[in-house]
Amino acid sequence: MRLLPHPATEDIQLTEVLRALSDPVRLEIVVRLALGGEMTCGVAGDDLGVHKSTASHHYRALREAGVVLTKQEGRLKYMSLRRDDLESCFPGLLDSVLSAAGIPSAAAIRSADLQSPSAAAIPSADVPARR
Amino acid sequence: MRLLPHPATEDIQLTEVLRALSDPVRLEIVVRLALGGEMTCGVAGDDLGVHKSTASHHYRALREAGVVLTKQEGRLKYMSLRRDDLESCFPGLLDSVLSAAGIPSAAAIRSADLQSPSAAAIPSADVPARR
DNA sequence: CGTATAGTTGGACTGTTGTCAAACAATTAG
DNA sequence: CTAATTGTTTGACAACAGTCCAACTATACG
Repeated sequence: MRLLPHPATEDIQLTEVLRALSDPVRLEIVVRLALGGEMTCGVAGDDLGVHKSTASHHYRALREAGVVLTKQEGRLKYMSLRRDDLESCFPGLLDSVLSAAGIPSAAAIRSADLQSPSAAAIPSADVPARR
Repeated sequence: MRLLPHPATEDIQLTEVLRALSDPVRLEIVVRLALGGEMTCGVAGDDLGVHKSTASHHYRALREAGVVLTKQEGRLKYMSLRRDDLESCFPGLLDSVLSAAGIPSAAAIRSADLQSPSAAAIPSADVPARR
């Protein structure tokens, strides 16, 4: 399992995070990650209406802004929101964005996320079997 | 006193607000408005390190995104944050951005703002005499 | 009226962004 | 080894963004 290069928590810049979240495609990816927890790029980018290479650029933008964490496992790459890092840098920001993006209760989802696999909202978004 | 064209509250788009806030110059303007309340473009754009026409473009970007409200009075234009509109569209978002931008307590400032002129933080940022 | 003030507009320039397509790389499965 | 799968990289391209400068508009002041 390899971790891709990411900015350190203290290097995450507010304007870059806002910039990353200001694209509809990227925001949708972030919403999916918020709802479904860790998932592969393939799942996160399914049916986004853009070419897979475009989606790949968006993954990188999100990673370089410090919004998501990406780790490679075999031939799959798993993305997850850097919730705690973002919360420590910009308290409340991610939750308010997610809630503004239509997620019922960001806090509730987060706690549910930690308790059980949950995934009820998205078809194949459960934490994959890891083979 | 004339009001410039603005998007209606219900037409404010999350991604456009995030986009507007993702530029350092615009974010600085927003921070000034948050600290100083309503102020002229001249005051809001003082010492930003960009040409006045550049600042003017940023004013427009903020206005068109629904972040600020601009009204003309004589030859001056007064800008103010659309706090209530943003709060009703995206609860908590502006406050978390402002607090992430280094404003001590966004909520405290807002309430102080409503009680007294309170310009303590910025030199000439008090609500102007309106002549 | 003429001049100063406050801000906008348009052009030009440079750099960035979002997109697709095609080729590529890395891993896994047969 | 060969095929398929997963995602990245590169190139091309059009659109957009941020900036400055110069000219302009509109209001107010003398």
